[in-house]
Amino acid sequence: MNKPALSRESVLDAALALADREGLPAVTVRRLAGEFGVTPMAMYWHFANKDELLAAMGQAVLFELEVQAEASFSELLRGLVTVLRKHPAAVSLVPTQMFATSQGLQVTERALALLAELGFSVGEAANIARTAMDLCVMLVVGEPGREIGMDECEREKHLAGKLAAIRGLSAEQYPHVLAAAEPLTGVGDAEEFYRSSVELFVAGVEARAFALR
Amino acid sequence: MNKPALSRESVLDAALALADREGLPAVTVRRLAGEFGVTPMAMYWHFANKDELLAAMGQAVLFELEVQAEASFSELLRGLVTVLRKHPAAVSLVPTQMFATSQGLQVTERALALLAELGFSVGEAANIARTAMDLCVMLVVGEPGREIGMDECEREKHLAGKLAAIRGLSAEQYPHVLAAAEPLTGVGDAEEFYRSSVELFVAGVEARAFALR
DNA sequence: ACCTGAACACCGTTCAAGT
DNA sequence: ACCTGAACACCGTTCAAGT
Repeated sequence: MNKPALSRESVLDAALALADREGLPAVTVRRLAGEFGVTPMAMYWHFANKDELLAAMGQAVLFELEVQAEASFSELLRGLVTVLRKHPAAVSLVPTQMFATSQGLQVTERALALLAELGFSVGEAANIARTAMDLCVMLVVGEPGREIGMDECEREKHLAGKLAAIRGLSAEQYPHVLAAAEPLTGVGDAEEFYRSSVELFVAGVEARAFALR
Repeated sequence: MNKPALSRESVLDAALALADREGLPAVTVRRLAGEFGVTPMAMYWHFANKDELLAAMGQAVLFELEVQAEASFSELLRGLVTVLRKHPAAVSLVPTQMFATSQGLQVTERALALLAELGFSVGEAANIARTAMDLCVMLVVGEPGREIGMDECEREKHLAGKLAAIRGLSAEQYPHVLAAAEPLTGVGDAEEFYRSSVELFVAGVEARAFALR
């Protein structure tokens, strides 16, 4: 439990780590101050207020993103997903910071360029690019069976409860839901889940582009 | 400002209305109690705690959903979107309540049935159905230019600021972003945005199903 | 069955003051 | 430049008590 010096960067690191450990609601001005052995008000030298802290956390997540100039659409999205998955609890802070960070602007730029090549209008391309990036966020935030802020044991109980609830359903009314109980409550292979979800979206984009001709 | 009697239902209505007016963070046990001219602790008779209140709000949103037995995949998603848009501020509470409500189970059941008909395995269908429903949530939550909890004037300023920020970007580095400044910051026609986003996803599902043969 | 009162341990934030 | 201290207006929640 070594305490690095208080600075914008060290606070941001601590905030992301805390979020990943105990969930975003655990990220509190007072709590962070406590971790640094410092008064809550010390934070207000480094951040105007908590909103600025949260915004900076969203930007910090995006900071690790590397956008290849020649990346394909699915490479772009997979790269984004990979970065987002490193800080699952902070991912919900990312969408608002997309245009506030050079990495976010770079993915957007590349995505728009690819969509223009495919023949989409500026407006269509903008909508698709936005939706694509929000999709990545959503996949990570909503990854089945990855509710954060609980330890392994607690999570298992929670998951077992959800499974049991579905198992108790009427087989006449919800046959498919019952048959899909496990894959609905927990994701089997996370890599496969992300890969195929991204591919599905890209397939839609390509099908739509083809229909434009 | 008439005060209906305090009850689970009336509290829920007030909570949804308050969320839509001022945003989800404004929904507070004490604030709601105040609206009913009652002590904060009175709430704890009707709800075990705030989490239960929020869960019930998510279910209440889903409550208005009507699932046609013969609905197509895109009809299903459009129906969901339509219901979600009625309470934009509470939409983020919906995903966890999908299997806790008969309406949520019905959309899921119908979606899984359609996906099975298209030839997807149980696991694939489950992933796609989940993603589809999360997509609907995400479209509403992330609708460009619809930041909630601010009045018309405030929203306009906020939007103008975002536009100005993009306009200040380097034209060499981000030509496509600059060209798409308006459609990226605000959605032109909301109906068109939702319709085409859903169609895009469905196109992906169909393209993928076709590839399975 | 339904609500109140007092109390507790938390929040974010301001403002003046210290070094 | 960077942090503290005291204070304010908020949170959710418990627990015993009232009607």
